[in-house]
Amino acid sequence: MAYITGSVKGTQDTLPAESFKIQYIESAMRETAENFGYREMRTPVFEHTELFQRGVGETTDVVQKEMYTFEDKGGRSVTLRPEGTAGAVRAFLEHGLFNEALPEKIYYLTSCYRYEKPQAGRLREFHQFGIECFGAGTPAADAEVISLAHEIFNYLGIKNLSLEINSIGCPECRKEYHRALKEYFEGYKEELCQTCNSRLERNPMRILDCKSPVCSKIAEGAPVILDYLCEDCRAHFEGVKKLLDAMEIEYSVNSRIVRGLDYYTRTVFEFVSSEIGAQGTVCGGGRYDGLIEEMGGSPLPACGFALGLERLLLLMEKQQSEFPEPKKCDLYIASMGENALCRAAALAKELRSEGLCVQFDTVGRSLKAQMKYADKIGALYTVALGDDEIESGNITLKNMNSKSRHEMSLSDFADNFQSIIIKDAMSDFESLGLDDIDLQSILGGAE
RNA sequence: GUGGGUAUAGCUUAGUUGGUUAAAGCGCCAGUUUGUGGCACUGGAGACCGUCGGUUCGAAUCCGACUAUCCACCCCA
Repeated sequence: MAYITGSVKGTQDTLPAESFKIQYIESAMRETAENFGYREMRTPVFEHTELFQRGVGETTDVVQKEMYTFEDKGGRSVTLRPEGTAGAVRAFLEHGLFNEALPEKIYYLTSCYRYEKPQAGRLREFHQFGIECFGAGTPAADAEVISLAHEIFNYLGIKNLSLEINSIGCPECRKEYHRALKEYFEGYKEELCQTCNSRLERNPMRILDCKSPVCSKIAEGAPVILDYLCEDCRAHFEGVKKLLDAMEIEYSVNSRIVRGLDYYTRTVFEFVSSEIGAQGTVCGGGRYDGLIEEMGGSPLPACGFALGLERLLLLMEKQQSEFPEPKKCDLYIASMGENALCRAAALAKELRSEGLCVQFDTVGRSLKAQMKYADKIGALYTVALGDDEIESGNITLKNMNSKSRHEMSLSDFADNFQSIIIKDAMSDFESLGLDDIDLQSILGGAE
């Protein structure tokens, strides 16, 4: 490691050999979201710090200890976004999108930043795909949002993901519940772990989520939020479940699901995997009916989710999912000599304009080395170009997989490469023993 | 922020109770008679053994600190 520095802690490079996987995941998300009528929104990586303080919630861990906050040269306090919703809401309000036909359905695919200690499935720079549905307050919106996530996992062929849902009610019924919870846990104050004791004051609902065997045992007997929901919240939750049933989306109600961001109301849900370590929540979301008003807009219901790309990729690799092979080199032109190189460059230019991937030597290697390179990059076809070919006007096209070679004139080749490879793919030259096939007839037949 | 594991070429690792020029496989580059890849063979480049300090005649090896990384807690996607 004599290099001046490595990457920053908690960051990751996506190398060329791997990038096609994440591209595939992203395209699955874009395509699915667009089928649901969502459109992309892009917002800046950094925002005024107070946006997140207000939006995410002053008391949350994310805001209190995980934000990348700094002062810019103009003395503004800015923060790298720790999540996507706050910025989306800001842009929604700032550009008056509430005046457009509602619901406004947007998605984003962006990097997020949290100063945390890295571990499996957790990075300081990570990427989220998220959707927000602004202006829809019925259970149908919650169910649609959930089914969109469900559809993405389906598209990607992901197995063993469990959907867990809960309702944490509106601020009204939650108040009642908090009181009951506190009362219950006060009775076990001596036995609860240290962190849970501190949670007792700050956010008693978090105790339900504690992994310590003692606490979780105690939590088993705790009051359940669902018993405290007001009439409206209860009806809403029932509505969501009914719709999920109708769409045949499997779920389990888990009254311990509590989300760590302050803005959630009513429906909350997570898609959880047990295959990628402790950070098993691949996707989390819910309803946040109070957020838009909190940020200064008129009251407007909304819901959405965020999905962690790195966690999803981790899971897919664990499950040995198939990723479509990235496009390989269609043709490699091996050249010898200056004249041939010029000819190769011109030919490559011409064929590339037809949408083909064409490469030639740019490091001055021997013919043999060029062939070796063509093999390594997985070129489908190669053609050698030297003084002989230029003089005679004839070249030999080689299929790298079948090893079959076909002679033809350079001009026919340049004009018809696409049809030649289509023809070649359709009829198996090898098995037909047609190594000396008359290419002119193929060219004619391919027109 | 708190624990625990790990740190040797681009990658995966070996390195005997401390003992000279730190080893292998893969990968990379080049050759094996001059213009055709995969196989085989030959050769080559590439490591201040994470960093700094200590013990010692002598440290990749023992000790300490730091850093990085992995895993877990907290919390979240």
